Amino acid sequence: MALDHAILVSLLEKPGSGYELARRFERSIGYFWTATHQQIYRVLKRMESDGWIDVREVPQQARPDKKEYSVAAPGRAALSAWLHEPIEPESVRHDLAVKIRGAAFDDPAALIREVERHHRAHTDRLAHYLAGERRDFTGPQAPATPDAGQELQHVVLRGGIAYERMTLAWLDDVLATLHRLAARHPSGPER
Amino acid sequence: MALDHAILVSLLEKPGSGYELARRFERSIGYFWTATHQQIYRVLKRMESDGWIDVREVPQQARPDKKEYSVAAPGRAALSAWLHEPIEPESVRHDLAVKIRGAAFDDPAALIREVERHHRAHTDRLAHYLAGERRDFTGPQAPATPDAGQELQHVVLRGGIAYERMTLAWLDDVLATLHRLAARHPSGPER
DNA sequence: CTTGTCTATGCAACAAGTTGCATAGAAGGA
DNA sequence: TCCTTCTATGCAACTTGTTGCATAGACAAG
Repeated sequence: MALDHAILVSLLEKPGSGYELARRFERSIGYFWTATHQQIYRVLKRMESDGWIDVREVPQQARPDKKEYSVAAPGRAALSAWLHEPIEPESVRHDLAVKIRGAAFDDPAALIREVERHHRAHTDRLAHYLAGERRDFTGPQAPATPDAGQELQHVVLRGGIAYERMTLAWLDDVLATLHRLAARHPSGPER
Repeated sequence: MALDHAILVSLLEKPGSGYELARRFERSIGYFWTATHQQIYRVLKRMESDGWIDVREVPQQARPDKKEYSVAAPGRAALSAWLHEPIEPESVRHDLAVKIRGAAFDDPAALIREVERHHRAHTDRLAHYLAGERRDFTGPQAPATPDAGQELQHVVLRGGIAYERMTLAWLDDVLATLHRLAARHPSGPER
């Protein structure tokens, strides 16, 4: 279960509250791991009762108080143990591919708008990643000599960028295929 | 829940038993959706009791009898309804990326073997996909004028191939980064 | 002045996925 | 002969992930 470990890594990079973690998962961490705030609060609670993380109540004015979590020694040990054990290469779950193969039994042309929508979403993500890369790694504000942590964050971000570019190229391929099929059978399903 | 729909698509492409479906999920369908046999049997049972699929007992000699499932009209209608409603762009869960960012708090060099292992696994997958592509789409045995179903299966397979190639290139990038960091700090963690 | 958004945390119920185990006959190798 | 593998189906327990809802003060827009 890697959500625990993703949270530990994020807290090591910078301590924070459940709410802040949820926002990181929407942004920077979101390009390799997703989690909702309910999941995060539940895991934080469990890790706290297991002594993996420490809590500090932080009173705030003009907004609710928060609990700031940071990694304790046992949490760090657990993360280290996980880092040293092998994991399975990730398995994919791609709904859109199911839809594309399913379109053979429906109307391929009806999928065009859906694929275009995904294309736009991935274009936006790519732009977001590239902006983050310029801000943190390649722009004028970036550190001249990045440390190991920054190098590793950058290589993960490059992975996200490569993924989005690959996906956009593939979606172009999918759209071309769907247009070809729509031209072949002007309307209606195949079989 | 797209496992239902993935199974329906597979059964429309060719009726089969739970066991056969499990094998398809290990092979061709596996590059965009994974499922274990337990999951598949459970879903088949539910879809049968909902009238989405029909069963036919097939006696066999020299091996256990099997239940062959095929899609019934309500199942086809359910699939069609799903095909026409929009879905969210997929969310990623990449354990290896968590490990890479976590390596900043451990020993980056210790990750090299793990990344190499993943590289080999993805090389194997790519070879497997390419063999499938030659066999079904680009080789001498391939149909001269593929129908819509084959065109769509091919474009999904091209997506799998593109994904593996992208991943291999990224893993090379990761390895180069880890070697650079290992050379910088000959041994031990960063912080 | 009401509605909506942002910060902040959390419960409860449900759906989906994982892991371990069980059965059982046939075929093939040590 | 025993052990393993392949075909074939399934239960039970457990862990994860999702969805809906609840609370609550501050602030901004209409």
